[in-house]
Amino acid sequence: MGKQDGTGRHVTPVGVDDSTATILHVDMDAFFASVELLDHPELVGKPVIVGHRSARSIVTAATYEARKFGVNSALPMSIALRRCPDAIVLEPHFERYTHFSSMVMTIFDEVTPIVERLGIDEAFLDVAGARTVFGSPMRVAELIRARVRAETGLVCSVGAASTKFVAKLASGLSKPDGLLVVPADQTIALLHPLPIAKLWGVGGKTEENLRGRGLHTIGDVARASREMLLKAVGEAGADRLHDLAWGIDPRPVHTRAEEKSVGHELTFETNITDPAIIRTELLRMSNMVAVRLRNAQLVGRTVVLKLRFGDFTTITRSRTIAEPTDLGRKIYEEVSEIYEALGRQDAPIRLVGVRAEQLQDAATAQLGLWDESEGWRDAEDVMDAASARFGRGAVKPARLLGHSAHERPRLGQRD
DNA sequence: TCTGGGGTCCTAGGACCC
DNA sequence: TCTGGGGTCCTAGGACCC
Repeated sequence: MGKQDGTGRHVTPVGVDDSTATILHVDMDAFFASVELLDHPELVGKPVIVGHRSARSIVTAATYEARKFGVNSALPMSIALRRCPDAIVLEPHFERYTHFSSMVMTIFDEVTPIVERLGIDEAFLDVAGARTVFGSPMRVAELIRARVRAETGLVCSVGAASTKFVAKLASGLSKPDGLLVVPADQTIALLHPLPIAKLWGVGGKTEENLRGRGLHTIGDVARASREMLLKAVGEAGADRLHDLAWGIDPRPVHTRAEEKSVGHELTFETNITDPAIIRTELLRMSNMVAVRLRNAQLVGRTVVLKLRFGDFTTITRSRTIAEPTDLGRKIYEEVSEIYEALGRQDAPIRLVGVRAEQLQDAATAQLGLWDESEGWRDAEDVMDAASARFGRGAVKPARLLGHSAHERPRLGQRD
């Protein structure tokens, strides 16, 4: 386990047994800000903030020099500039970040086929099978760090452990530019003294809640009664927190998660009271959602309208439709009807959003092969649907249904 | 100090069915 | 003729994560 070095971060002592630490968590350091510095080398070593300079914007990323002033991601820009008036503010360039993200993800893919992306700048890697080719987990981690630095000019930190949660924790503790290996038998000793906020899923509200019940460290959570945790965070949360506090995290590294919803939202520069502007924005977003659905060959069955009013209260209203859709016109029809039915056209609106949920594979939904409640339809129904669409006799059952169960469209594989 | 935009997961209540 | 229990679906809101 880690000892602290001169800067307070944890480092891996030489000779640690890394044989059980086969899950790596790789996290780019100050990713967006670091990419910007590649394009502005003269700013290296200065407090740099990435984000828009507008009134309601927030900090997207900050260099470590800016973080010394208490400037972190998601901080309102107005506060950030008050805390660090000399900060240099750069506009974000998401295409650049996507480009560098692909480069580092490719490096990961070349080390192991079992890579789980988490957003744009993080990934879990299962490197148990990489041993014979690349060596022990620590060797693999060092290789990745060297390659990322050499091929992109960016710096990352790596945590290695026997579970995802501890690996992610370890990468965070080792930042910046660090590597921390946590052998399975040292997990509890690392975990229990740490504050509860380090537990995955404990944010500001839950932290307050647990502290109010006298729980301050992960060890406190580990020793807490189930009844107390149940009251504090509900059934699912109680089990999860208790397990995590004992280093138990059975989630495997899985390569690809299916998208469950797609949406867009926009915060206006100033609150809007003109319903015509709201409708225009709803139409634009409906189309954006529809384009993404079509590109992914998905259709949505539930349409959600989101509004945030001037006082920051936020509501969502949803409607499930009979025919799943990928059409902007249809999505707009639904959200605008919901909007009109609300009867709050006079209220100042800060944010509008449109989302499609209950996504299904477009091809199967179109033929009606799959039904959420019925499951896969039988052959007769399938033939009826196919005949209606392609003409009688045009489609043979064997071709329509695919070759075997595992080749069925992906919705059938959900569990 | 005043809160982005992309998401996921969980809870809880009511409708409805058996 | 007064009411059980399980299961699923739908909706709304909230917490959390990157």
